Amino acid sequence: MNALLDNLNPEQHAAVTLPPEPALILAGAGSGKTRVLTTRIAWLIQTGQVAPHSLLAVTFTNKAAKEMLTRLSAMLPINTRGMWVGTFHGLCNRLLRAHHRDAGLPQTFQILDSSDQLSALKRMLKALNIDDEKYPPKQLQYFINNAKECGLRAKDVEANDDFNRKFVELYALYDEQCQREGVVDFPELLLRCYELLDRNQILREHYQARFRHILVDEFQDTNSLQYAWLKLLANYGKQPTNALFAVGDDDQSIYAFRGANVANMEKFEREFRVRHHIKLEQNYRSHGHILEAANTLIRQNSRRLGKNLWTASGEGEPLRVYEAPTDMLEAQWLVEEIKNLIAEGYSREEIAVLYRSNAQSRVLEHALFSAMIPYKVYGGLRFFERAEIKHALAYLRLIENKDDDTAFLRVVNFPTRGIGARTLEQLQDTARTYNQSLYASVPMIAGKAGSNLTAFVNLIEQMRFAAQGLTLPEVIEQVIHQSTLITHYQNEKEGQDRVDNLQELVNAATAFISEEGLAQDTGATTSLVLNDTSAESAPNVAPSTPLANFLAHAALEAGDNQAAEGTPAVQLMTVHAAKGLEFNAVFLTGLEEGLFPHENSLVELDGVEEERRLMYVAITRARKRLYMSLAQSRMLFGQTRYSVKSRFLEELPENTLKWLTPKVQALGSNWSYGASAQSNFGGSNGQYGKKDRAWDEAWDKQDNAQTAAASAKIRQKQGEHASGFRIGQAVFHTKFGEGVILELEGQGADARAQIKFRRHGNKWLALGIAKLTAI
DNA sequence: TGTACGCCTGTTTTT
DNA sequence: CAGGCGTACA
Repeated sequence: MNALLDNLNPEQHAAVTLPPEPALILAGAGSGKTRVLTTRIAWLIQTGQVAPHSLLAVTFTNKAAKEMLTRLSAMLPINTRGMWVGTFHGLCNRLLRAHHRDAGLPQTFQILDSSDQLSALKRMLKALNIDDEKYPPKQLQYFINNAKECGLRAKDVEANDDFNRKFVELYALYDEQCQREGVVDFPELLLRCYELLDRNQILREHYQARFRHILVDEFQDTNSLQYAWLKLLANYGKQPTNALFAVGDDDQSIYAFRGANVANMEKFEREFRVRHHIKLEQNYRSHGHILEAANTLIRQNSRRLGKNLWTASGEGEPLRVYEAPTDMLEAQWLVEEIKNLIAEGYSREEIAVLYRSNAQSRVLEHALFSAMIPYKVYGGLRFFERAEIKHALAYLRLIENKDDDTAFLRVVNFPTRGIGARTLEQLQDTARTYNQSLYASVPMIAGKAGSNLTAFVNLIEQMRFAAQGLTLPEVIEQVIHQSTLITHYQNEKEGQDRVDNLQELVNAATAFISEEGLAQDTGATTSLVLNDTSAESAPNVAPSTPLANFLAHAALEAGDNQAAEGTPAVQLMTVHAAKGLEFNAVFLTGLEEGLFPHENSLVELDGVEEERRLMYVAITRARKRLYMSLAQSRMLFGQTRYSVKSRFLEELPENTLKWLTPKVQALGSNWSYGASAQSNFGGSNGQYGKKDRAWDEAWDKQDNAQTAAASAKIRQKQGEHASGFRIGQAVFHTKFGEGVILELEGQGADARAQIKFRRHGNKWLALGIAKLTAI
């Protein structure tokens, strides 16, 4: 028999060997989802049903794509390089590069990441003299991306009021600006690629004929545009339909807030008339109690596709629950337990500390630091997002594409070369008048300002010239020196890290070149489209340069959040970041109402259900041991907040839990030991910085007086305002939509409310004037 | 051109 | 409380 299929359970086996027809695999947490996906690919190839380049596999993250390729090459003796395995964005980029002319893009189009996009929008609003208080750039960005993710161009968006009409108008102008500059934002990669295939029959039919098998990971996370894209490639509606093999778990859909649409699973079943449904319900990860708790919890959600995980391993240990009086004591308890775990033989990297929001990590870090337990926090700035790296990349982008105004503005005066705000204003005016890029407008500026600008342009030209015949790492080396970026940071007090990072960029380029197997020469002559052109039988395939590929790589894969480090460390991260990972021991902290479920979710449509799925994801990360904890009071935004335990704790079956503290009712009757909530983390070892001491002091201030005051405030806030509204109430406004009342003040005609609107931010509105309805 | 101060905000995040 | 951002000023 086929060795690939050894050791698969019956459902996994069935999924792997399904006939080439649409299929939906409902894969529970820890049920071997990635294994099924990769084994199916290997099986399809090995049995000769599909050639490696005729198969498309899509994931959401680069990490998942890499994992798939690694496993694949371990299963099959094939070169995975030419395979179409990647993220939606990565694959779309590849198609757009190959067919840039048909897509209406310059060969050298650059990719804007979210922050580049935001600065492009700010720049546009400024140029148009638009009040960014009235039309906040962030909101505009959200509006545009949202529209694009629904597959809508500006002309397709319906606007019912002046505000939205303005946004639509700005959306159109923004797209024009991007086109002029030869740049493409993230959602544009997808939309542009969709439109390319939709409009170009020859290309569409070529790729439809080619990708007989399309496999999608984390299908529950797809948005509308991604679904439409898949539908197009699967040749939906015609015969024959390509085999779309979708793997997902509706219970792990935790990204609705960024446009993911779980309904795509049902839509897929319906529209593709899916006949093959397979549920992977055997969990190979967690012990029985952990799984039982997760199952019981998720059963509270309505509208599930329905699935119940089971395990062949025993019940295991109960879930330990701890209720601490304060967040500091919660952290301290956690440290003690971690010490015990380590003493029991758990290694540090097998212990994860999870929390709902990043702000919670501070107090935990502080406690771990004091106890000298090595830890690593995930999240935060990533390599390619660092300012110095973005500066270096901006020079490279200008070498590649002179019209990239975002890159131009980023470095035209960095390091400073006497080009001030008024010069740039003048330049931007000229550019607008002649409808051309800033770079192209430089020769039209006269005087001293003009000569400074010319010097900058000459520098770029010189770099471009020198780049010919150099390898990519050599080009970068040249750029960071000639631009004087290196010298600039060397002269800065705290600049050494940045200098190191710039050097690291050169290394990253070297690694990139060898990984991709790209030609060593940056010349735009014969180098390859990512990997093999030989298999690219598509019409009009354009070549691409290593520099272009590297820049795309930098934008599409921002790199690790934190540099790798030697010592094994306890892992700290948000629950979102933990998705897809597993640990022997997991601490799930901050299980308080308002924090988890997050208070903002309470007023969102299906918000609590998404939070519950998040809790489900959190629980199912644990293999052997799960701790859950909460704090009755917590320092948040410089204020002490008091909360009751999370409803999710109440939803877990009592028989799976072991309370380490007496089960109490929290706030009020039991608040007697708050006074003893003193910090004993004081800066004893002298290693703390200013910040640490400030925290200590802040914490030490907690006392009964504050407790009483805060409790009173909570009671007052919960009371009803004379207007009939109350804090925390969900309201609807005809113009701003849904929101929540944050503050209420004044009486009668002066009564005002501060409302946090979902789409329009915080606003103070006069209750006598604004038409607010309670919802 | 750089710094200082004051205001505001404060979930989750990949590409 | 604290970091980010934007304006005002030297």
